[in-house]
Amino acid sequence: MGRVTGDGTVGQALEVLDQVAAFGRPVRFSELLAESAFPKPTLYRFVQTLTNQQMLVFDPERQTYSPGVRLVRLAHAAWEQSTLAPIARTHIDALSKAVGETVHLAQLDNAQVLYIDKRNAGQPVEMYSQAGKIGPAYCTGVGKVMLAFLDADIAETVIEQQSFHIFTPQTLASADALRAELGDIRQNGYGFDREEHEPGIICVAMPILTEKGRVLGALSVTSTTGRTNLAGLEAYVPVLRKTAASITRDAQNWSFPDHNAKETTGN
Amino acid sequence: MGRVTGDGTVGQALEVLDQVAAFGRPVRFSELLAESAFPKPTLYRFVQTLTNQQMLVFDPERQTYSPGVRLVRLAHAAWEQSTLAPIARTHIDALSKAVGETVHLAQLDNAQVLYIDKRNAGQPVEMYSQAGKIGPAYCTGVGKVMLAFLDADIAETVIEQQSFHIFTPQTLASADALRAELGDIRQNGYGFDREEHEPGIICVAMPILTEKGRVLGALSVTSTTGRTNLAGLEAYVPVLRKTAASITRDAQNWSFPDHNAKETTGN
DNA sequence: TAAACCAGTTTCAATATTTGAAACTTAGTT
DNA sequence: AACTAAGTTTCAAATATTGAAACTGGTTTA
Repeated sequence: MGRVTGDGTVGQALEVLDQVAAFGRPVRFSELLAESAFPKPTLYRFVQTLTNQQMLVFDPERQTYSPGVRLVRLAHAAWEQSTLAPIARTHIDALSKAVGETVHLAQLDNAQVLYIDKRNAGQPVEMYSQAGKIGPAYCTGVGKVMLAFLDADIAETVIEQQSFHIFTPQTLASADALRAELGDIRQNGYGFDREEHEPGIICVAMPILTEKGRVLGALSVTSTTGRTNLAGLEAYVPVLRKTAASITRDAQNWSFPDHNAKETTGN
Repeated sequence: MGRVTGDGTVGQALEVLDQVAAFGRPVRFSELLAESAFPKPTLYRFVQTLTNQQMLVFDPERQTYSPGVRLVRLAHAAWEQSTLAPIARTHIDALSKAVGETVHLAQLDNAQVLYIDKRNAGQPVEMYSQAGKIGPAYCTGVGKVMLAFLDADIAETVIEQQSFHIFTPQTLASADALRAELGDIRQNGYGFDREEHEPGIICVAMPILTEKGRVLGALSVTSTTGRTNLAGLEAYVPVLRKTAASITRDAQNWSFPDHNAKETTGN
């Protein structure tokens, strides 16, 4: 019974929910079935149950399922209570105003970067457009900076889970290349994205650590090669450092759950 | 049939998840137990399972549970696929720029208003990130405007679920007062919030309907009595109407799931 | 110091739920 | 009319869930 899922019926139902979400578009039952490990009636019942529970919505016209609105409601609570966002809010407002560029706040979720909040340069804030979005850890500024300050053994586990898909000519293509880069980042205390994920897009990133050095999240200032260059971004390092320190201070007596604990469960 | 929950083990686990989210703060096991209908070991296992699944996070220091990050990830998919937000995005950007005031986009979720998106115009952000936040239907501009254009029988069901809690001297305090107001809104095609929810806060709201007249959501422009008055807000009605019409047009061949269908399930 | 107390955790037989092969129902082809 | 594919239902067998009771470990009370 080598299954990784565990957690009985509930775990399996949530696996189905993830699968639907992963499609990124409304999906037919048969499409799910084709990819699913579950037999037809089992999958069918899970999908029914999740739909009843509003975790999925069914479009009767197109006969498709999508993630349901109940999730949006629940996520708001998660965002407010279990992420850095509420603490960091005022600080990244100030940072965004100071630098006049797009600012990101991210945390590590499993082996991926989860964008928690964002400020768009100039214009009014376009919330949730990025919040909740996930990205690769090995080729984004925030991702690498968080990896660099993780405990060595945990970092190694995460590194092994990276896909090393090559997005641009600059993308780090191997675990070794990444390990070398992480060493540099540890030395400097901050890192860059040198068009590794998208051509023309560059950023400086700064980790947010507790006083004991545990990784809480990361900040970044993003721009384009058209507007500036790495040296230009490096000029933001002092403000970034100050902002990260402020968030650390505010997070201090907030006692965060450890998203990257050594043991998954005591049990 | 009698049970509202239904849906076996999965439904029960999700009930627990909702309960944790409803607390709005990290919560102890014993606090949950006190409010829960489940016996101790049963609740205990649900909480364990949900934590393993990252639907909850456990803070070992404070021994508390909060909604987990996995929800934020899932919600992003829900927001992108099952709400008006992606379609409305560019239109509310434009609206926000045109009116220079805070703009809200909302949908109806059960008997509540679910804020889907928001633009904070001009000034320092007061109340941040409304996306995912819920509010009462009977005393908000967007809520009343959506109720007004619901099918009569569905509207009645929703009205019966309102709490009619009195927030301000202007709050509509009864179903009858609300029904009268909804009549007016149907006549005008739009509605106001006359400091019914918060003193000093007023808004104009416009429903977003399909061509057949089904309610998709609502838009509003919010301001304060210090800055303007109802007559001032009414001046935005033409832009609002135009924006709503644009969203309707774009939503046309998008074929939305009906969040307020007559039948809950065929079964 | 012992005794009572409380929050959280584990046990285990009784019980209810879930499981999935197979059969069935539509609806759309050929 | 026969064939096909997608979705739905059935039902006995297999399994997971249930919860009273008992246990742990820590804190307060007598």
